[in-house]
Amino acid sequence: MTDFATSLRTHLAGSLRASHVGTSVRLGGWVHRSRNLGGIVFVDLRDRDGLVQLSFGTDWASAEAIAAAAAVGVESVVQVEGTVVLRDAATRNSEMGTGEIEVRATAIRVLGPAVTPAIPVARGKGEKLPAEELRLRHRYLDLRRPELQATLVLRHHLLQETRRYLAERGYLELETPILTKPTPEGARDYLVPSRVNPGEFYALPQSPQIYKQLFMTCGFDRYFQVARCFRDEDLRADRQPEFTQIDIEASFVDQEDILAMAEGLIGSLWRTGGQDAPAQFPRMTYADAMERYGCDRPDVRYGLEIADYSDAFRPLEFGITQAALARGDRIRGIRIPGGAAWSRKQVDELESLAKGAGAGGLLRVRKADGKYDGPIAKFLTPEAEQAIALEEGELALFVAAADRISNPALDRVRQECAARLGLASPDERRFLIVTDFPMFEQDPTTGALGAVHHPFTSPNAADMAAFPDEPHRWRATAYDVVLNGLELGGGSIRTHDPAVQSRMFALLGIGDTDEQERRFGFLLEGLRAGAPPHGGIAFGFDRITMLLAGATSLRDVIAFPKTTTARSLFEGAPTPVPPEGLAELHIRVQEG
RNA sequence: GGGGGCGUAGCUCAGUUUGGUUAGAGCACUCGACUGUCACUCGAGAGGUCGCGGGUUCGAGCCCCGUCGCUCCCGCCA
Repeated sequence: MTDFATSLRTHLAGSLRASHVGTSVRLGGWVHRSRNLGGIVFVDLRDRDGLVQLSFGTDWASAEAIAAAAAVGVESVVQVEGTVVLRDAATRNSEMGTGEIEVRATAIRVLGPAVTPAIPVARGKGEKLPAEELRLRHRYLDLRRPELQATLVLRHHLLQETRRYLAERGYLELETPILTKPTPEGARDYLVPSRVNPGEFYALPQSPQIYKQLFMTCGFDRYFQVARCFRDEDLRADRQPEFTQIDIEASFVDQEDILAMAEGLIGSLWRTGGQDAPAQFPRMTYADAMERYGCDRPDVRYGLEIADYSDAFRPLEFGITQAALARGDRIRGIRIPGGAAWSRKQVDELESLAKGAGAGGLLRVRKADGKYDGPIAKFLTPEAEQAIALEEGELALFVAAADRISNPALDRVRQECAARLGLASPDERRFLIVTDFPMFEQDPTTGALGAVHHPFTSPNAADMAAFPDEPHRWRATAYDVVLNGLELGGGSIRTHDPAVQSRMFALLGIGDTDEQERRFGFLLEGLRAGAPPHGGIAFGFDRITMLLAGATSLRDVIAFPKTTTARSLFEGAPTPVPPEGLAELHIRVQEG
């Protein structure tokens, strides 16, 4: 147990217990709240460990000390001397960790007087938090709240566990540059001008991807880093412009080696956060996930799986489905137990969600009182009813479209239905590993290929051999770790053959070898110099912390976060710089 | 880039529906009373550019237009 005693104090205030009764203590901390009853003054003293009640009574404290205690303002920093005493049974406070005792204070010294706080640190029961804008503006006060302190302490423990787990397994914590090379693909880069190289710019890293692969070519074999990453894209509640990844790479591995390590790491982090996790996570292929859930990171806490009803519709004289089937599309849908009771309006709301996701509409039929009912019921033959096979009280919703359309639409509808029916238990944790992502995605209009994961991912060797001229059919050796429909992290086995890597660049539209060398030469050179097979994974550390802290915003697990316009309200960044500063960097700001 | 929500005292919010005298409450703050409270209690007081700008009107916190900030979502982003 750490001893927090220093020259100025003997104990942490929040750590005092009945076992300290009789001890003379000197404490330092913040005035959380005080109660002045006239002849006796109570002060709740706060530090990182919690609260303790100080009492200033005439029987043990001087009139000066009592007056000083009565006068000190909340959030002031004080140093206090006194004795730990057991409280009378009637005055114990079971809501405080220190509630069995109090400190009979004999002296108080104000070390850091505080102006009246702009936002309250101590809140009454049921009192709401101040507006987030004010919490960010006055972050020096907001971070004093025990809830945020507990979150940052948890973040610390998760970081330490990450380091312990990986270091114990031979992973070396290696650092990579913050000033790096701009990368035109992927997210927008944050650029940093170079003073000594006029007109040239560094970029802040979107991830240390290439550097960690170079570590592998150098033989460092197992690497990890708690890496700060930067992406200049629009923000969300779960997206900050700078964020932290647990970045991992290893050599002489295949997918299973990485996934076994990832399962172990995630499990130990969840246990650190006070929650259990299974030793192994179920696997699901990307194709299976898309077919059954319409989504590459399905929430498998509930069913409502998508099924293919094309065969049931094929014989029907029903224009919409006939047209879809004639185009080669499918009729896919989900069945919702209890959904037959939903009103027309409620189902219309589902349809508008589906339309928002790109579908033309939802075909609906339900079974109530033993009969099929709804707009398309009259087209259903007895054979079709038998094929669809609804149970009493079920509602079925279909999308007649290409999978590219029906997947996102049915995913959205499925999630909303689960929310309505309360199917996703907040206490349940269903980890999942999704494998066999496609290597490329094809732009529906131009037909151009883009990397689903990133250009350094190794294609599935069997697919390359089987369809050498059909790269859009290749799967990648890429995988994601998913929890309850949220992506925790993802990775891949990389291409370590420079010729294959060069071909991948060409397939992605960078066919010119000079351009390849200019943009990715430092990777290709490393691969040509003798590279081992390697692969890795990266986890979103902020999101993991958010989940384990029970927070709903990344801003609550980052000490000094940015707003949705990428501003820091506390320190006030970004900010204009004087013309001299710009001139030195050879930069001119354009108006408008 | 687009759409929604919010903006009234230091903080949390009423008041805006249907424009009308001097804009209210709780907490915090200041002063006073109180010897066992723990959201102490009680009394008194101070505290307002109703985000900002413009417009309509005899009159605007309230209606209209614009704008700024925060936030949620789409696009974007692995």
